[in-house]
Amino acid sequence: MTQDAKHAERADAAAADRAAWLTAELNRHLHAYHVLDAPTIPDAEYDRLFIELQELEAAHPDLALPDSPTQRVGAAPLGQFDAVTHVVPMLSLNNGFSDEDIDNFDRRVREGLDAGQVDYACEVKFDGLAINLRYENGVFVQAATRGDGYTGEDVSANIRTIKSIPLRLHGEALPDVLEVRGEVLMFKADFAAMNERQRAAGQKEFVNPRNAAAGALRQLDSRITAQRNLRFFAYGIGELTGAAMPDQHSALLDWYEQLGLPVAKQRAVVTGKDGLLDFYARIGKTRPAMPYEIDGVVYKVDSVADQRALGFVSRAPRFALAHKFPAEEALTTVQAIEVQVGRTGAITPVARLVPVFVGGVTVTNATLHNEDEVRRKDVRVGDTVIVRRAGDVIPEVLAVVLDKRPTPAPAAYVLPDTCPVCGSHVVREEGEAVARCSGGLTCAAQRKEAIRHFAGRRMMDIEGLGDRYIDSLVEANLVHGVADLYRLTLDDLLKMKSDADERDGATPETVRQGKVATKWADNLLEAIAISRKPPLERLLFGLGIRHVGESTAKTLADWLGRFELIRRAPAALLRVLPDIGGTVAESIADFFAEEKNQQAIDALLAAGVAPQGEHPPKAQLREKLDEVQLLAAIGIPKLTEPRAKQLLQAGLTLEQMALQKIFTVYGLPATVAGALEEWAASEPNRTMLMSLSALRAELLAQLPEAAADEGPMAGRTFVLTGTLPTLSRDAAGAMIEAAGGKVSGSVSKKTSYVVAGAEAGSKLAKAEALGVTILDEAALLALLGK
DNA sequence: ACTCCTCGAGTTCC
DNA sequence: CTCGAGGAGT
Repeated sequence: MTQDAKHAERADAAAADRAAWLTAELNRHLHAYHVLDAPTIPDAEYDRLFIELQELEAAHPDLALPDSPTQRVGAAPLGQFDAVTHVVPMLSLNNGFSDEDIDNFDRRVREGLDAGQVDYACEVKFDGLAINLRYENGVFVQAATRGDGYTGEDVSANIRTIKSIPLRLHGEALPDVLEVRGEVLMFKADFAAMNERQRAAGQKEFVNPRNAAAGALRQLDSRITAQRNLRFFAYGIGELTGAAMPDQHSALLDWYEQLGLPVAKQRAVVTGKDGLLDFYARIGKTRPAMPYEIDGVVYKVDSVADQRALGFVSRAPRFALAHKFPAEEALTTVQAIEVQVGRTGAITPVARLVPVFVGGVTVTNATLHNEDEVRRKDVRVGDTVIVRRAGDVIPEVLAVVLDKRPTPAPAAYVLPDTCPVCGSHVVREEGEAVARCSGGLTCAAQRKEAIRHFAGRRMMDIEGLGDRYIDSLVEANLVHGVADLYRLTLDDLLKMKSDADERDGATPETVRQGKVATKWADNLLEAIAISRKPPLERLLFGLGIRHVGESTAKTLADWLGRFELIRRAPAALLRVLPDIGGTVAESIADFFAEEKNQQAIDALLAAGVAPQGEHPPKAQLREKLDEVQLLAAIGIPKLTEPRAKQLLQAGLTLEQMALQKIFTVYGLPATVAGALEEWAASEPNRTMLMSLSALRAELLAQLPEAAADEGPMAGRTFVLTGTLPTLSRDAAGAMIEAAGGKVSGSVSKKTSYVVAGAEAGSKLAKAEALGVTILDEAALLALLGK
């Protein structure tokens, strides 16, 4: 090595040392300033060191450390945010409002743990945005929004600009992976200052700190985020590997502080219900003086082992509760009460209000839900009402201020008895809360809603087909039903758009820009063309069958596999599928039996709409096709399952039943036989029975042969009981079936395993009595090799 | 028969 | 987000 090279190497080594020292030093000051609130050096000195580091890194780009504070100034804009799947889902909390709610929470916790008194970790509930920070070996690698709890967006570049978030955790022996959960928010003072700047620059002001923080976090250009002064507080944990989980939640927060993470100071460990209420009262008093907005406090069972024991109900933990402050209320006046017509014809009264600022937004409309609700609250046009944002989102009319009712008093509100859109009668079924327009698809409002539903993101996902265009297409008589969408031409769309623009008083520019309109129409046609190949369940959901949402549509698609079969299935067959009972089954069968719907579906298929992912019926359908079950599922009066069994064992088949008129010979009591004869006297009933029998045979022929013999769990039977900590019943069942195992409802000698969660009942006791192996969720996952 | 839970439907504002 | 209704478990 030459002298020069040696010299250069020494210089590089010195530069590297200096960069490392500067990084550590600057991070120390950042932490002292932003987390501990105790500045250690003057700002000017900080800036000097910062610039030195910046210059050093500019000269030697390879020296930049992953936790260098120069990473925080923001990076060039992103095209979009990447999706991030949360390893541990980010769940929401149950809410409590009254002392009674808190009492119930504490009682349930004590009952669940079989304990006399429970210690709780209490903290404030920030009004911000939940974020997951991922650290690998102590280095910040990724930040993601909550999203729907299972999948969020990667906002790492924006989060990096938050100075109170350490890019490297403090201390030794750091976990391999640590996911810190917490809240990103904006201080009230920073919000006010920012709006001041926005105003001065003639730009849009934000309505509240939460929206401002959300806006800053969603910036594709993180250099803008860097100017917004966001803050972060840690309060929870996601994935953790390579380190032990602390025994208490309070200890976790202490650990976070040692790691250099910001944790809110207002926290305490209290005992029992009285401790919770004390904490709530104390925080309520200091709330106005806090630098940030909070909307309540959060209680968590302090012991982590107890938290695990309590587990989860659906999407919320049983061991935690958010105790919300009362929602802000405001007074305003009812200008009018109008009604809306929904997709199912539901007539919903809506109060048009004099705009009022409440709970951080301006409210102009509030739903009155239904006739009974209006009557109960006695809301009348001209009334002064108290409004609030229920659950912080949906405006609600709390009550009428009767003292302020004008004189003479306006008339009590009466729901119209004809549909305001189509004039059909409004009917209200016995025992139902909603009134409905009887016009069905002849009602323009329902047609529009049906099309809007069909085109929606979770159904056929036709991008660019918004409300405005649906209105225009229906009003221009171009589209009467969903099938018409597939017959639209470029000319149709262009004509419709120019009419619509004219009607809406569009500016001359838009009218002149024929090219823009053509592009829009091309895109829409393209989107419609793409939607010709929807997954089967999406098509089913999109049809808008009453009681068939995302989940039921999936059940139908999974079990029966082919659209043709689903269309023809009688209610009795649908009824044997999981989560489908009499009402839902009838609703589906009635929909497909309706002449108009038949035509609409045929038109869709003729237009080239072809459901994707069709497959043979699910193998497990074989058991469901048991004749006894099917016969009982028809719901013939007095024909219970044992009686059905009796009939079939006596040698009667479904086909014979359709022809048979005398049932006394099968040894049934006279009343049952009589009811049967009466039922079988009806021609439609017999026809239904014939088609049920035929379809059953067809399905059996299509079933895959003995698929259950495959997979590691083949031949083993599982029973699920209680609530598992993270998996839903269905998810666990699906995993077992995917591995070739069978899930059954009741425990017997033949049961291989019982999977028990929290609050397991008699099944667990029976399993213990029979000596069946009992698994918890972790053991199940281990067994399945997950 | 009763209770708990999930799903569907409707709604507001940015 | 909330409500009601349907479904399933006890």
